[in-house]
Amino acid sequence: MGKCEQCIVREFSSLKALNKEELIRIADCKTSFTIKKGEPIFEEGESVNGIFCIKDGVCKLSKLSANGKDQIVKLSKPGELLGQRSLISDEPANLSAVALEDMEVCFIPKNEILGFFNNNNQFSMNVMKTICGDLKDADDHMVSMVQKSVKERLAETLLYLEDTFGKNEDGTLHIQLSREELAGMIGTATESCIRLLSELNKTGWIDLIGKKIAIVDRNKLKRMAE
Amino acid sequence: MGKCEQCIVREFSSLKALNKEELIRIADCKTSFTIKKGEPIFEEGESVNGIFCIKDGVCKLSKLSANGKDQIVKLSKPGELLGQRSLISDEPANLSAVALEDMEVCFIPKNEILGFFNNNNQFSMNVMKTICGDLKDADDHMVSMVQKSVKERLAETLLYLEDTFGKNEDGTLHIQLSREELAGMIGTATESCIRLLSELNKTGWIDLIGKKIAIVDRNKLKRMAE
DNA sequence: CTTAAAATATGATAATTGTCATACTATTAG
DNA sequence: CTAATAGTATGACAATTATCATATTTTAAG
Repeated sequence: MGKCEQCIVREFSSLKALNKEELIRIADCKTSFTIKKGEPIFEEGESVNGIFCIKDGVCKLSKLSANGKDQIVKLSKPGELLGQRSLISDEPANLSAVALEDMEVCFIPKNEILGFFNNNNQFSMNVMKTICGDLKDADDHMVSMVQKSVKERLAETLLYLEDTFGKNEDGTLHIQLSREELAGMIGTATESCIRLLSELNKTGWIDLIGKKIAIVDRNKLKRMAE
Repeated sequence: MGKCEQCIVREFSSLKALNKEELIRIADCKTSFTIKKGEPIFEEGESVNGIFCIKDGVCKLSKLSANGKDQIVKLSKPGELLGQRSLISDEPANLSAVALEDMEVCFIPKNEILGFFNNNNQFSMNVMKTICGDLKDADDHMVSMVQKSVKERLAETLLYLEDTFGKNEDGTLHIQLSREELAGMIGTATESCIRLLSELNKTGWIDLIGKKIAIVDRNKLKRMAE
């Protein structure tokens, strides 16, 4: 079992407020997991009973809509915590978390975290700020999704993916999403997503290299996303 | 200046965790406002420097989208607090708050609230839970907005309005929204909203009495909203 | 290596929704 | 009371997007 003191990703999350003693305590009670690409960390409706800290890999947080489509609400990357909202609200998970690549995550039980809430004010404040940030993002995201066309949302999403997860040497997006998942992010039918991608490919603003996508003309995409 | 101790709406917000002494303190530093229908409480981008407690009346929280349309994100009613997120994130308001009817609100300055965060754990926890609830609602709302058709969103919204704000003796929705505002809630063009309303009127599922709307067949609407 | 299954791609078509024009109605200012 | 203005309503049309059908390509399984 690794020591949390030496874990770098901790520095990027609310956990950075924990002191040496507290870190030793969670190192002692945490459990580490390896999650294979495509596997769930937890599912919508499940009781989580703790929080997950992402050590490596990216996952999607999604929700099944009434018509059976999987809407991706957010992507989470190393350093981020999962399950904070459920823990505070004392409710089952509202979203499913599924690995988009092989992942390493640590699980810290609920009781331990609740202890920190009571004793470490800075930690509470960090968690609050994170959730407030998520709320702002969610509101902003909602307005974009509702008011923009599918084409604008696609452009916006491609730029977001490059900015957030970077690109490979060949210029393709580092994060690997299927066309169906990309459609799930922008909230459209898979066929529509594919169609718009080939359109962007023809105009030369992006490059389709097999299943991979490379952004060629950032500025054109930016203007398109408005 | 009214005494917060005797204010009933306080019981419905995070402020219910405050003790007698704390209530006297905010009664002393709070300011009360009357806001006329159509007037803003604060605007997107403005620094708020405190929180507003809604004593009476309903307001809309909205955000201007890139294409210049006003997307309504949430409606708030008596007992709810406004500006909590901005205060915690220490950021300007992300949304505009505009009165939908004549309102009475109290303003409590930032410093006072920050003091409670440090000294009253239950209060902090209440605020956190409220924000977590808002985050869940925002995620759920986003999925509905993206995955449902305009017609489904309209049905859903009408039911929400009746459930949340009640109806008058003649059966019309108590809350008064213009067609443009209703369109802003469901994220569509005003004309589309009007067209669907008259369609529902013709099928007899709702009644249009002047500008007012009455739900006639809840079940049909419910099935429509899916 | 071969076959089955899944993912990607494209066409045809229908349904949904937005936009612009215009008419009607209610509200407000003078 | 009357005119002006804002809000509501409807038609015509265009643009967007979903759906279904069907290739084509890639991946996985035997």
